[in-house]
Amino acid sequence: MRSYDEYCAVAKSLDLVGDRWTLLVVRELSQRGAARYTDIRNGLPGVATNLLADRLRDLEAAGLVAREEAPPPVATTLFRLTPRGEGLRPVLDELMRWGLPLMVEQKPEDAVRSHWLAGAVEVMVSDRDPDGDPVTLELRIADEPIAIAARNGETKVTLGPAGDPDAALVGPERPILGLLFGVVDRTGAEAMGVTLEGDPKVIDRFAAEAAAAA
Amino acid sequence: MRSYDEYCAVAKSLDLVGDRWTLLVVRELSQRGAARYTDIRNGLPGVATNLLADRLRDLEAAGLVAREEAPPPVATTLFRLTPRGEGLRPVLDELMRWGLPLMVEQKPEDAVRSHWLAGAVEVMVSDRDPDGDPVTLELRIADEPIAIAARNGETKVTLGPAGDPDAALVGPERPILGLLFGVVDRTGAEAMGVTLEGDPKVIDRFAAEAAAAA
DNA sequence: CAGCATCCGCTTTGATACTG
DNA sequence: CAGTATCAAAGCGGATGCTG
Repeated sequence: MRSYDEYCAVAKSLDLVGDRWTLLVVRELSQRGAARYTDIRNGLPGVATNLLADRLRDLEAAGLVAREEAPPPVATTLFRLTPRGEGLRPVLDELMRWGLPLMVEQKPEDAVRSHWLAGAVEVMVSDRDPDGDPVTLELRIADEPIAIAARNGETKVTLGPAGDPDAALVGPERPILGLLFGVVDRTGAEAMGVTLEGDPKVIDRFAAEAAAAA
Repeated sequence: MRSYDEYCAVAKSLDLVGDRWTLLVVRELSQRGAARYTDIRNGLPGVATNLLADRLRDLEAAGLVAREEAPPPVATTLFRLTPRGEGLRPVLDELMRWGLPLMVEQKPEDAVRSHWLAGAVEVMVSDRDPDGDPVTLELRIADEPIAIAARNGETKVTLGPAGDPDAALVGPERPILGLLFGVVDRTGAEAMGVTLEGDPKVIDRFAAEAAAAA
């Protein structure tokens, strides 16, 4: 991208990460840690393969991404954020927070990946009963389940199946997120195809009070 | 901009503000409040006028900017962020924080505006002596002076001349920022063309301890 | 198969000129 | 002042081909 040629911190940031796809590449690496080219590509449906190669080169030149040759058994190139690249996490978090209300709209052509949703869940849910027993909720959603655990007022969101969850939500992602974020109640979510397995009270442990989603 | 077509909060945010120039338009409105087309343009040197018109239209359509017809004596169109647009402030702040280390480099072709620098100063300085008497420092810099006031541990950064400042820094912006941000000391800044008027102790009141600027 | 590079048509951007 | 009009150049998207 052509530089803005402004002596301004925001403009200089955008000189480095303002290109199309660039911040999404950072999002992928931030979520995945070390990742292969092909995995990154899978997390960015629609990206032209030459563009991804370009962006990775640019990010490497800017010192935000490092490439390492993994020895066998991996035997391939791994891409990883440098500490400076990790520093973009707060930017991504704020962008995500700001964009959450936009997720009430889901276009038919929107691709879905569980690891994208995990970030949204992470910033939105909290343990509403810190004194309660530890519980685990599994979301069976998109391409991979998401496990949400509450324990002593702390929540932990992880990709992959939860071992022996207390409850599970199965169905389309939009009403499941809507239920967790408090924009729809349980009967409403069920009407939209969500099935609850296990203990219904677990939902209330996580569900936020109605967030003002535009 | 073409949509990323991802059901992801970050991608949906970028669908709205990821276009070239868009976030800088928001930066201008965030800093200035209501502004005329010409003023915005002046804060975005190098923007093509048709692009600015496009961006303002897009932002209006997205509900982030409102346009109001001001009655005489202004008698012109004013652009202003909506509350939803103001919500991008944390995103801009984090981008600015992340970009601050990049300002150790200033290209000869970089344009400079005081209101860009004011934001950087605002996130960087703090009152290091909350029990001290109120003091005011003026930066005579770029196109407009910047006033920094400390009082009871609070700092306030405003555009425009300070009334009767206790000290003033005059000279090129890079070493002045470097001095305030702690990447260069006073003799170093003076060697780079900075002149100090008034009480030298005022500088220490604001100057951060050496920030780890890359 | 993973990790690109090349080619080509299309869209977006930049620079300048012009207008109500 | 607040834009629109025009056009060349750059960037992007999609397909395909190459290389270890």
